[in-house]
Amino acid sequence: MPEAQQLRRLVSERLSAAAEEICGLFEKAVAEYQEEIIQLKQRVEQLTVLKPHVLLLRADTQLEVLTSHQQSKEPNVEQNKACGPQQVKEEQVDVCIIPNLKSCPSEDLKVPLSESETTPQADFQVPPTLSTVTVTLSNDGEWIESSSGGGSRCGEKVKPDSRECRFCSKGFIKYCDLVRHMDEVHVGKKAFKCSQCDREFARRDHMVIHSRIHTGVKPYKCSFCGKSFAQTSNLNVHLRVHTGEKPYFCKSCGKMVAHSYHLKICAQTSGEKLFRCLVCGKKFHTVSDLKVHMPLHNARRSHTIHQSFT
DNA sequence: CTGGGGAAGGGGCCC
DNA sequence: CGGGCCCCTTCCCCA
Repeated sequence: MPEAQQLRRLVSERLSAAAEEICGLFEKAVAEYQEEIIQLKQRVEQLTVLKPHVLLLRADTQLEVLTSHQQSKEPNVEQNKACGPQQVKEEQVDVCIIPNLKSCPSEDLKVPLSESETTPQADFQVPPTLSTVTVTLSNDGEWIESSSGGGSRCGEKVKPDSRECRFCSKGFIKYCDLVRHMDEVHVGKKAFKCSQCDREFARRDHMVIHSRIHTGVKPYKCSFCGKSFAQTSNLNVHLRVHTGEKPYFCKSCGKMVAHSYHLKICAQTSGEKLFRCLVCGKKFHTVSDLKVHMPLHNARRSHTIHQSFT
């Protein structure tokens, strides 16, 4: 079977060439990352030596940042490189959020400092003194830095660990005590509220991620195409575009897909139609299909149509 | 229908 | 043990 042998040899050569290319790219990437790590370590070392204490203020809201606490756990090396040696990843800052909006009437967005929110003058590497550095976000969206001896919120010094319930104003020493209090006393209510859109969250870290909608911060950058993402998981899914990975197998159609949700949609479309229009009785595989259909009954849609399970 | 991105929420793990 | 971060899942939307 000369043809088969030739084909085998051809496939082997192609695979070897592809593997060689991938390994080369991988080694190059590793070398770049190692170089970045060395630079980041130097920055962290500088920051650790200085131990500056930074207080962030937006309007009358105070965020506290202990830059000495910053560690190099950066998902986006390139971004920080572009920002200069003083910049650190958004979530690395140790931010104290007071979820009680009663005590802070302005309800300004409380988000960690990020590169897009800092002025070039907000230099945390070399603070004026080792005392408190105050950064205020003005009404026009600019961070203003000052180096007063102590920060203040609404005219008073706030303890970094203080937590207060949004609903009953009860104070707590620790964040977890507040969260537990919300679970036990205000069941169904959430401790953290986005001041930009009033959306509520049970977890602070979820609110931080949510706040990126308003700030436009996207700390996670694709190393292939440079596209940025607000969530690491979304970046991970995006990477499948470049790697060609399709980790989900659909039993219904026998195809591999990159998105788990498509698995469900595919199963729905190949299965029973579960969504029925109550006006005309027509059935659809997905709620999306039903939504597309609904404008047909536009005149009476507002009170006569709704999806239902059959 | 498929591919892809945005966003929310939960769980696990590490410091 | 608490808090933060990472990862995964899920849902929605759009091209």
